[in-house]
Amino acid sequence: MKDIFKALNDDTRREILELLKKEDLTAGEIAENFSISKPSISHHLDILQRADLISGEKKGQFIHYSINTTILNDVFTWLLTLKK
Amino acid sequence: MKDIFKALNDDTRREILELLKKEDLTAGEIAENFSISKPSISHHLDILQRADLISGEKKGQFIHYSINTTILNDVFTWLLTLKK
DNA sequence: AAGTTATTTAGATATTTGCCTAAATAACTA
DNA sequence: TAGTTATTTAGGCAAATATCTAAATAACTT
Repeated sequence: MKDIFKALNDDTRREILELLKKEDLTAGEIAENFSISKPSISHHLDILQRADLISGEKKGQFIHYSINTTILNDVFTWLLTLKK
Repeated sequence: MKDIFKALNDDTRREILELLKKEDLTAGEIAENFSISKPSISHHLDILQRADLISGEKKGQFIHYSINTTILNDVFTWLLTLKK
């Protein structure tokens, strides 16, 4: 839960999730959408992956990333407990 | 949205929300539940309040805090868009 | 008015975070 | 095998964050 909230607490990472919602993308394609360096994007992808919000699969020299919405259920559940 | 995720990205603040879910509490009562200083708790309460996740009402020398779950709908909505 | 209690504000410090450039790794291509 | 492309890892720096103690504010009590 800690990792998920950490991952979600960043504009760039939330945007990455929105991009991956539409379609799977490679690390490079994701980076093209931002004005920050590729290593920085790589770092954000790592944080999202640690939180299990995305997963990457290596295909040749590319890594294809896709969103994993299942883990969001944990967030929903936690938030719902607050709503009593 | 930014402020909400920031507010939720901290163990202490999430615990404060869980405490306030059960009942309204004063700043001092909230602080009793943690081993960190009162000024630190006061700071966390400020962040939660800025995110509109809680609200405080002064009653004499006490400030009674209560949770505001309405704002959580924004989070739900955002998370749902990710689920397609 | 003086003292006590509840809470916040201010200022300092250590840790974490996000970004960068440079270097490393891995896979493709000629 | 040498060169190119895709991506990550490493190292460093500045800004943000969480914490603390001390001081300030506000309300109650005697």
